Amino acid sequence: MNQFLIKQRAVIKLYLITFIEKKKMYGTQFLEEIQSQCNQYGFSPSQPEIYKALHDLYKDGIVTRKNQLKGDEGFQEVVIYQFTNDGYEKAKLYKQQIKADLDRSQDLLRKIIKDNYR
Amino acid sequence: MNQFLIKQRAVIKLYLITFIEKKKMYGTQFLEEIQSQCNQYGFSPSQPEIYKALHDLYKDGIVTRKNQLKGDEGFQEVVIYQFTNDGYEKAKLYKQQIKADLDRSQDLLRKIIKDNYR
DNA sequence: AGATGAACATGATGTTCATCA
DNA sequence: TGATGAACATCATGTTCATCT
Repeated sequence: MNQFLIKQRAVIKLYLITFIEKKKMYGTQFLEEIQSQCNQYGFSPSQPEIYKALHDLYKDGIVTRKNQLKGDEGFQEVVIYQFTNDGYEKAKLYKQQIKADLDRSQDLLRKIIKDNYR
Repeated sequence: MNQFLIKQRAVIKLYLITFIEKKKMYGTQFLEEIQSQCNQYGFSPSQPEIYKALHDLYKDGIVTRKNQLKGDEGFQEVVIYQFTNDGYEKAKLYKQQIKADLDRSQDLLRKIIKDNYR
C-alpha cells in the first residue's frame, strides 16, 4: 500500500481541532482563517472541504454540533462545534497520529531532495 | 487555485530524469529502484505510474525511446530512454521548477507543524 | 516469463447549485 | 444575505487485464 505525502483532508482536520481547542468558531470562519494563514504557501482549500472535514470529526465522535444565532448581526444562524465528553482525548490521539504522518512526510521530502539534487 | 503539497507524478518524473542522467535503464528497473529506495518512507508507486510518467517525459520532448534487447537473458525486449538533443536542457529546467515546489512543500509542512503543535 | 501499456475503478478534491434562517 | 451542505465534475492514482517477444 502506497502512502505518498500526507493528505489535505487530514491537515484540515488538524487545523479544525486546533481552532476548536482555542475558541468556538463556525465553518466560514475556519475557512477564512486557514486561507489567510496559508495562502502564501499556495494552500487554499475550497469551502466544501471544510464542511467535509467537520462532518468527519462529527462522525468520529470527536465534536458536537450546536446551532446558534450569530451574535451581532441579524438572525444569521451558524453551526458551532465543541468537543464531546471524550472528544478532547480522541482529538489529542488523532493529533499525535497526524504528527507522525507529518514527520514522515518531511523525511520523505528531504530524501527526495537529497536523491535528486547535489 | 489551490496547490497543496507536490504531486507524486512530479516526483516520479524527477527520479526518472535523475536515473536517465546516470545510466540507461528501462521501466521495470526504474520502478524497482524507486520502490527499494523509498519504501521505508511509505512511498511505493504502482507500476503503471512509472510508465505514465515516462510517457509524459516523451510527450514533453525530453526523452527518446529505443527498443533494445535485454543483454543477458533470452529475447526479452525493453524500452530504453535517453535525452533528446535539447532534452537535457529541458530536463534541467524542469528539475529547477520541481525544486521550487519541493521547497514550498517543505515550508508548508513546517508551517502546519508550527501552527498546530505546542 | 518478464516488460509494456491500455482499460477500468477508486479516491481526493474542486465547482456549481440549492436551501434555510 | 451569509452560512451550510448536497450533487456533480475532475484530477490523481491504483488495480486489473491484455499483448508482445
